Amino acid sequence: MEQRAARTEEGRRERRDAILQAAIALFAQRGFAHAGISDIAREAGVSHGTVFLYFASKEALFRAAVLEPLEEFATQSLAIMDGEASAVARIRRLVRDQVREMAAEQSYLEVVGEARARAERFGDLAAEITAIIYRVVSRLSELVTEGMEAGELAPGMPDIIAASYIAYLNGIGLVVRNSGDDPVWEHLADQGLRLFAPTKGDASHD
Amino acid sequence: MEQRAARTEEGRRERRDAILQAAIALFAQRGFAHAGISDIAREAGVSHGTVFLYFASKEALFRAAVLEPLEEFATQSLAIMDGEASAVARIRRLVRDQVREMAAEQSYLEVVGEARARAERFGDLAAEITAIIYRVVSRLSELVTEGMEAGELAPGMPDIIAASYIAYLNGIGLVVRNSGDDPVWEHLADQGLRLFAPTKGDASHD
Amino acid sequence: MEQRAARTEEGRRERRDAILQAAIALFAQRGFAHAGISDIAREAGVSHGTVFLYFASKEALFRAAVLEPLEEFATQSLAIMDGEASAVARIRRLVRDQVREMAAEQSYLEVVGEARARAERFGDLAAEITAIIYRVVSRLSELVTEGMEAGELAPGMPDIIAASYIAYLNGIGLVVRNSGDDPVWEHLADQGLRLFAPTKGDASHD
Amino acid sequence: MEQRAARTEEGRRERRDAILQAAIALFAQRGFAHAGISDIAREAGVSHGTVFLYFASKEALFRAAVLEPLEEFATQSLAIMDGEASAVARIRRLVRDQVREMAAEQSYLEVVGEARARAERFGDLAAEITAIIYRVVSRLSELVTEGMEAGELAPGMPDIIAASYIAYLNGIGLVVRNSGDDPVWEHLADQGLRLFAPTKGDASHD
DNA sequence: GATGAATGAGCGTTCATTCAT
DNA sequence: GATGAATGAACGCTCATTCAT
Repeated sequence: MEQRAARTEEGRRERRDAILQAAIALFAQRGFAHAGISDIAREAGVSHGTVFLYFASKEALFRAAVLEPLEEFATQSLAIMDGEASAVARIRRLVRDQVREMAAEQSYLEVVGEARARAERFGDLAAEITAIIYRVVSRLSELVTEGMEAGELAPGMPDIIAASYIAYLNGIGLVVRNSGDDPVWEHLADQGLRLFAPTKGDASHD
Repeated sequence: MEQRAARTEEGRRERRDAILQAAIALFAQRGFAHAGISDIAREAGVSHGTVFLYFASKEALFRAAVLEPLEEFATQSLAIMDGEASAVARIRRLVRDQVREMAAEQSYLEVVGEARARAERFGDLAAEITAIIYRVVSRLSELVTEGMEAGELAPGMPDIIAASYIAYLNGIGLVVRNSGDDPVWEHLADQGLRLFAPTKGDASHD
Repeated sequence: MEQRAARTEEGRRERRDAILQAAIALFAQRGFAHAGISDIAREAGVSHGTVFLYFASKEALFRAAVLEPLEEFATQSLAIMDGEASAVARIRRLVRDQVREMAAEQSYLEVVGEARARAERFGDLAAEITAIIYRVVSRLSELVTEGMEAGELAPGMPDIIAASYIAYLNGIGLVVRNSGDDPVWEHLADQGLRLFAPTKGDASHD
Repeated sequence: MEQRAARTEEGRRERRDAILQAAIALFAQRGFAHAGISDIAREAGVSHGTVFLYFASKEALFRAAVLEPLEEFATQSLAIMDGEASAVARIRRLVRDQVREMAAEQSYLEVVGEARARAERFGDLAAEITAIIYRVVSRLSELVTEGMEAGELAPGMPDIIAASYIAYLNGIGLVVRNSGDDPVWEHLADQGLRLFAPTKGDASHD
């Protein structure tokens, strides 16, 4: 019954985005299998037939829902790590930024989690996620090395440290569950920092 | 065509266990929705009808797959924390134990993850999981307080520390992905310990 | 592979009706449990999925298959009884009409029979049927009273007479079994009339 | 756990009977499809496996549940009709007997009804039932002829009259539904008699 | 002979996907 | 381009039947 929009290139993009956002929300809430294309369509304000005009299949939609935000997240993280401050300062910013993000976007995290976990089913997708994360971890590892060399971080194994931090980040969603506006995330960010063992104490809040 | 066994009480338990283990593996690998009862049955070496002899429904099977190991895990963790050593020594043991366990049982972790994430669908179950975990976190928080009072841990907020550790533990599965016999978990345990900020340095390996 | 039709309101009704007719035929022939949705769908010329587009569940389909014709039947019967002729003339018309109908729709009768018989399973439905029939029996009872007062019917107990007639009507299906075009039903109608004991003899065939 | 009984021939018969009675009750209550072998077994106090020691299949059990009482009923009816009283007196006794029986055994009637209705599924069985009933109807028809010749019944078509009576008998179950100890059945018997149009008025209650 | 654990065919229902409108 | 009616594969679950004990 609504047939405006999507006449222009921009209209198309808006519609595509609406579908993608609805998909992320529902995939997170109910998981891939239980999030119906019809539900997503309704949430996005289109008919379920329309979804297939924008995405070839449910799986393609899932892939887009996972990869597009992840790429943005990676880009942002890399930008922070490529900044100009001292290694430890950049790590601090990174941790704060990411922890806040994870605390806020628990649901998106779920979607990625599902994609990674079901490697058997979402084969390529899981590999692509791993590749993107690897780029971030890898850069983080360099930064840690840098920090150790500068004496800003206690000596240790950079790869392990980076990995442990990623593990921590991933678990954040589970402990902040619905805490709303509490600034718990700030304390959690401080805790995250401990994994890097900065030599000057925990004081952060730059 | 095979229908021996399970005439004895022990036979029953074995069969039930086989199904439960198969269920954990497949729920982890494919998620609740995509793990078919038939697949689970095949994996367990029984017919799909047999599964319903031991579990009333797929949901009941899922519930058992989640709760039974979790309860065992909680019991074990509480036992360690109620030990006689110093607070920090008990925390060390706990961390090593749990990290090793999580590294080994990545797939089980996935199952719990799904149950918690889809609270809308697995309502009661998610609440029960939270309750069990709460018992552990709560006790851990006390132990941390004790450690701080004894000067074995740097001062801080016990609840936050306990929560951050749980978050970390939860993410472990994602970073060890099938690494098999590597003793990476030992390094990860050391990292986990950092979240508690023990005052005497990282050396653990009791 | 066929998917025309039903774009219009009328198309919808036709399709719905085709399914309903197929359902009545098969429910009668095989009973609720053994009439598969797929069989009904095939008989109606649609895929089994389509059935669920028109009826929420097998039970809903059964309910509609029972109640819709029954309501029509009741309406028609009440119209005859509210006519202007003498009481006995109206009863005659009613009996002829209903006996003919029952002789023709034996299979529909089976469906109602099953619904009434399995009250434990089709609780509400059985009650609704009883209510509809009660409306008819009740009106018939009044009409019988009227006929007795006018001396057109031998004296007796109106309720019992009405009930006995309903019992008779219900059994019709069993004795005409597929006799096709025989005018047996006319003789059976005359027999039915005897239950009312009209004072002027059996001659009917108005 | 109970393994007594059935050691003797008599034990066998008792067990067989218990199963048969339970089967009739449940087939009537829930229909062939929904009456589970296990329910019947439980009701009869045996294990479901045992049912198959006495009846080759569910269908065989159903057949026995239908035919055995029916044969007894036919035998009894024929005995009444072969009695020594006048034709009309014998008809009166028959009607009273059968109406009382039907009012009491509504549930058994259901089972026969199902068997007859689903001729497609219970092919032979439906035919056998028809044959048994035919013997009764046929004899009744002779009796009616006899009554007419003796001037005890108004002239008419004996076959139609007999058939209409059977139809009536069959519907009885539906109108007495759970009325318990009311003597409604006596009035219904009087009504049934009207189908035969006895020349001396309705007074029955011999 | 009696039991009940095990089996697997069969069915109701959901939902991604197609395509006529 | 957008819609939603139609399709049919897939899956959870039930239950008659078998057979080792």
